[in-house]
Amino acid sequence: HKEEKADLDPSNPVANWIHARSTRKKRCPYTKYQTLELEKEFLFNMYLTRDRRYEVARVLNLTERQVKIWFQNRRMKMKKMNKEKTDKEQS
Amino acid sequence: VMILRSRFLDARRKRRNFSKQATEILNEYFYSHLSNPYPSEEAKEELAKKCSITVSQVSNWFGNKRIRYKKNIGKFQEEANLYAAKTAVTAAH
DNA sequence: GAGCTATGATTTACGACGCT
DNA sequence: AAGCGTCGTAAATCATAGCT
Repeated sequence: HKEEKADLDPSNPVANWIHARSTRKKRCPYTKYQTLELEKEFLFNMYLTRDRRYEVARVLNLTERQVKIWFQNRRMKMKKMNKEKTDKEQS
Repeated sequence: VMILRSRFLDARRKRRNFSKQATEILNEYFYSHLSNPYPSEEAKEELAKKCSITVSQVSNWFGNKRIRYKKNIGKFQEEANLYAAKTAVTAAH
């Protein structure tokens, strides 16, 4: 029943904002080589098969989860770039 | 050639700071919604229009602002007071 | 102009929620 | 009903703008 004073302090607006979970892995930038290989794979196919994901992860020394998420993020990036391009095509 | 290529690809990182008026508008929204500074998609579009920037840029601005404000509230105290006073004046006509 | 910080953009990593 | 999809975001990092 003991309340967390910091989270209830009305003078601290940050208290109500979304918090990252403490278990979150720290972001670690990928090497030039890793990124280049991932981009090559993405050029070949935007969506990974399970086998492909396993291979890419093994070769680049990343986890399958990291590769999966990289592709998800990469697709979002492509979507954003396409949107910017089509938005520009108005006059 | 590689250098020129990489420079071309990094050219999207060329930027200019937003205009003073745009920053004013964004800060006004941020500090008047300090308990929940997450504009909806519609609000972002309106802000983008008023600031003459893109919706993505509005999202970037709020993302940066939230994390930097949270990281050092003290540093932004003066700014917060300024905009609080400004919106108080606006509300009082 | 070098060094510094402010600032806008991009990159990892996830939670929430959807679809199959 | 597990598993991968998108969407919005946090947090770290990058690259440069623009002061001092």
